[in-house]
Amino acid sequence: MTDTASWAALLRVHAAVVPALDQELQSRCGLPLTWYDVLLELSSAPSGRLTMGELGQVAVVSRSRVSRVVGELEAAGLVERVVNEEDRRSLVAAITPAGRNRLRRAAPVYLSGIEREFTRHLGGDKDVVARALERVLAAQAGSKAKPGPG
Amino acid sequence: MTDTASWAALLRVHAAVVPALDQELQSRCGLPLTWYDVLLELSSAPSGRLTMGELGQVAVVSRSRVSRVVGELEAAGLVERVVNEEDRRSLVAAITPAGRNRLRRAAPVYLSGIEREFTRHLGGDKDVVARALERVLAAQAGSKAKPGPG
DNA sequence: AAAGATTGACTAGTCAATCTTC
DNA sequence: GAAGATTGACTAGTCAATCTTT
Repeated sequence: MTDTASWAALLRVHAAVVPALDQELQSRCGLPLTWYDVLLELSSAPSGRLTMGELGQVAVVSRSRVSRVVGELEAAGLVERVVNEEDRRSLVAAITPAGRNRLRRAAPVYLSGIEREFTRHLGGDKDVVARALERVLAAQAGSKAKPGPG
Repeated sequence: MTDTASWAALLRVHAAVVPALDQELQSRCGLPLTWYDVLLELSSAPSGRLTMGELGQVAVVSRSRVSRVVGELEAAGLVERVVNEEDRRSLVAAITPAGRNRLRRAAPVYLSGIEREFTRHLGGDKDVVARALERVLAAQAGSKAKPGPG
């Protein structure tokens, strides 16, 4: 087991599984993974709304991509975008009932895809893997917030 | 720990770490991650040469992308592309001395980046994570090779 | 003048059509 | 006619310039 085996495996798993799930979601639910990502974050936010900036923080899709994706979702009637009355510089994206519906229909497809293509094969190591990867994220977040003495 | 925590964490780690390593490699060595990927596979092949198809199999970068990347590498003098005498339909890409040199200079930068951004945080779970992710890959490869009875 | 957000222009990556060899 | 590979046309994603509000 070399030093980079875990990293190489992560890259390959991502390259193999993401396109598979994306295609399945798209063909069976008419929903690309980026839409799912954004709708899920909105639906799990209290009252189903977040500013574009907040959405960029929590979603996997990058901040720079969020404007485009929300634009697409708005055109599809799954999200509404309104000015934030607390700070009129910013906009809040709010999931619509149609958006919640679409997400609800897509969820089982995505979840079972994740299980079939990924989680199932982790077996008893699932939680160890999750916690280990979350430590990587915590370190990233920390180094961004405060690039202090390394 | 939900059922999808490990998957969500993998997506986020990828989204955070890949751009960081790519930028570092590019700014310090003038080498995008895709170039590194291809050069590494060629350099570790016996005699430093693979057909384009083989390269598409082993590299992380997709088969459809390989032609473009090898074209760029050839223009930069890091790879040569010659017809395969055993089967004149196919081309073999061969890493040049300049390519090996560039890879040799980039390797420590990439390896230390992986350690700093990723492996370090896995701690004692490093090998468990590697083996778990490799099981996912093995399953993928299997289901592609023979999509038989599930 | 700084923060939030969008948009036009650019780069990376994919897909289908094509070309050559088997 | 199928396999290996490239390429033009398209889609996804990024970056810098811009606009509005604070």
